[in-house]
Amino acid sequence: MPLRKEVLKKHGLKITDTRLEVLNQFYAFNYALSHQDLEGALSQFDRVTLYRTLNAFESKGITHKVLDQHGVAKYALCKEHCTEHNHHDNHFHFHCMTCNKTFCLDDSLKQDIKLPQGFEMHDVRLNVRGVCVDCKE
Amino acid sequence: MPLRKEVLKKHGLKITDTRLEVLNQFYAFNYALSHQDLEGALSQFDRVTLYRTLNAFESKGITHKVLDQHGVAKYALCKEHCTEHNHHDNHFHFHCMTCNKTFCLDDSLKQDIKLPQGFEMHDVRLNVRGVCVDCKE
DNA sequence: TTCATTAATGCAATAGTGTTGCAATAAAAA
DNA sequence: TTTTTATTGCAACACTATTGCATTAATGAA
Repeated sequence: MPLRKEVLKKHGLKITDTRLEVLNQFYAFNYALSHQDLEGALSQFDRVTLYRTLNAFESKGITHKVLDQHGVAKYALCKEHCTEHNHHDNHFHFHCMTCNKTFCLDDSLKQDIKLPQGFEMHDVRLNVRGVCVDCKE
Repeated sequence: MPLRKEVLKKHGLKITDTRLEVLNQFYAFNYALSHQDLEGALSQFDRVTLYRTLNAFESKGITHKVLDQHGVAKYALCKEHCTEHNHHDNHFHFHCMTCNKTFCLDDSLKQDIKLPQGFEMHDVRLNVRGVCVDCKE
């Protein structure tokens, strides 16, 4: 559980109330948070500020973004040593079809992908849809 | 190149100008089409009608939907025998980071996915991002 | 072919997610 | 403490997508 201020400093962000509180949210949940999640929990901050905080965290390598099954952006803490110019979040994501939560999985891809002639791969995203343990009653 | 009217009949849809023209678009391109693509090509139809046509095609199993790298819905013809109650489009998709086109790949997943205890898998979606052959100049 | 039924269409309005511009404010450096 | 620079809040806007409803068109039966 790292000091919130240190996290911000390490990634070159100024220390502000918004950022500290948003960071707290990320440490408090084991699933990826959407803007809507944050807006609900932190109604004292403007919605635009929250969007900008999420963008700042992502571009500085504090969080990574994953689109859920409806195309909505969610963010989760990077586990590894991601920085502004080097994101490496190659793990899978799980989207619960019932509660709509998105979880990071530890698994990553071992299979080779065959592309058509001349196509160039940049990265691969694997998303599993299903029902999470809490929703499986 | 199946008869457009037969395709609609087979999937239990009434034959209308909109549907025939939209179907033509899908047969004319080798990449997935968005609502915006159709609106540009078929400006004689109302935008809501095009949305409803896309939804009808998807729910009847004529096309499948894939969200692109920005979360925007794109649709492509189902190659196999998809029906209203049985979609089986387990192939990968390729999203070009330059032209933003989405292509269906023939490849499908061979690897086992490890889920946390109690999680239940429904389906897996693998999306490759990169640069397509036309954009790689 | 015509009529009756049922579904599709067009238009207006609305919802949800996300961004931009700008003035006011706060954080960090000098 | 002052100066510099970045962040915040507000308003407005952009884009994707859906809903309600009256009108119109497609299909099946007479």
